[in-house]
Amino acid sequence: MRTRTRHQTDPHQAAPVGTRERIIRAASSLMQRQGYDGTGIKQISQEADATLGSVYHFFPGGKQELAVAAVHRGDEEFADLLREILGAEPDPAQALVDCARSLAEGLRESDWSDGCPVTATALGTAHRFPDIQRAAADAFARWRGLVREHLQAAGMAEDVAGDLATTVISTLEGAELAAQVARDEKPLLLAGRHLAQLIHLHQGGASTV
Amino acid sequence: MRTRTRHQTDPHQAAPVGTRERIIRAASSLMQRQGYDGTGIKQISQEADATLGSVYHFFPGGKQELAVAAVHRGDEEFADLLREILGAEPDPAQALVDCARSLAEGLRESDWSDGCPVTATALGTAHRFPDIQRAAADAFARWRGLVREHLQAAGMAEDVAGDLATTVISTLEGAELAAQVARDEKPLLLAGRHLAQLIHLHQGGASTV
DNA sequence: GTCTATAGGATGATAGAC
DNA sequence: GTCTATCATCCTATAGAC
Repeated sequence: MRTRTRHQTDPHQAAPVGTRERIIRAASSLMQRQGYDGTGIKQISQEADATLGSVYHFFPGGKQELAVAAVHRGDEEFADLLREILGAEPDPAQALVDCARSLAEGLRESDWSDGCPVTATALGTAHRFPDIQRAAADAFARWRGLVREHLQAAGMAEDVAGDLATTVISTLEGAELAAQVARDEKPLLLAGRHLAQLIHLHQGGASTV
Repeated sequence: MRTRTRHQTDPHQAAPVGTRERIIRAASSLMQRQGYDGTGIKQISQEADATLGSVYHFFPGGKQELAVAAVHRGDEEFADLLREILGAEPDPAQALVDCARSLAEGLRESDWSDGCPVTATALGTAHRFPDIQRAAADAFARWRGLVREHLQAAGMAEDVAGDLATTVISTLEGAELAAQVARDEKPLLLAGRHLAQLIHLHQGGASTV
């Protein structure tokens, strides 16, 4: 067994964070705002308080490998947010309203600059770097799975829930994009409300239009 | 009055196209696939069969001004597509199904590389270059307006139609993104179907679930 | 593991002849 | 309007000392 001084993959920032972790966080954060090509490795190393040598020590694959790690991190972060919100609200319709509101808050608090980390990194690189495309596809699939499970838990059939979950992720993603571009949270709030109506419709309940 | 030899802004490529027009097309096409930072001016000039001097002659503002022109072009192109599809199908629900299918075809035919031109160019640059952000916001607003008008023409109240149109654009945008990342047209086809259901719900008609 | 220095190439933009 | 040459800067990645 190692000495394990740190590196225990603490859930959120406990005192000292390993260099590798800091690099991943910096890469994910910067690529979320500036995209893959808009983010330099030098900038990442500075933001992470690491030297260029350390970056290439932990990520010999260079920028491409860093981007894959950043996408994975974004994947996990949004999955955690989804689990937290869905876990707190058994009614899937209301849970999606909460989810949209949460995304809107994050956007507004960052002055409309922190959108979906996966999208920003994968857009424009997907067809050049298959690894990044695959990581992004995995992220979308995982999020879809979380939503599908929640819909099934509320009594929906698997195939219907799966189809709806796909559209839920698409709509949240697109609404976050629209909100970011318009610098206005309205698209996200409307998306939450309309998704809730769509869920109600498929639950066979009375609609709340 | 000028001699107007060409430059009549021909709807689609009629024989000789002006240099300025070729540059805009190249910029729009390349940034659609590679984003703003992933596209070089030299690459644009080569794709446009123009010299670097010509590019800076027509666009003294450099890359930023080129990006604004590219976003405007993408705006117009998608607006034309929307007008064409909505004009051919009076039923808004069916029109949206057609629209989603059309987007899916474009994606598949380009091997999942030609997504939304506006999104790819604006994402990651919006908070750095206000001009680009504004052009992208204008595009989204225009598309939303076209959908809203079509919903109103089908008898829907203005405020309801406006809210729905916002979500329609968000969902189409997000589904195109999801389809691109997954290299699968399913997210778009499901989005079309679900949007149609949402429209039906707000028309008070019997749902076709 | 960390650091500095640097190679080798691409970038946005400009100058000035034609 | 078009072209070529070039500047100054930035980039990814590597080498090698510590």
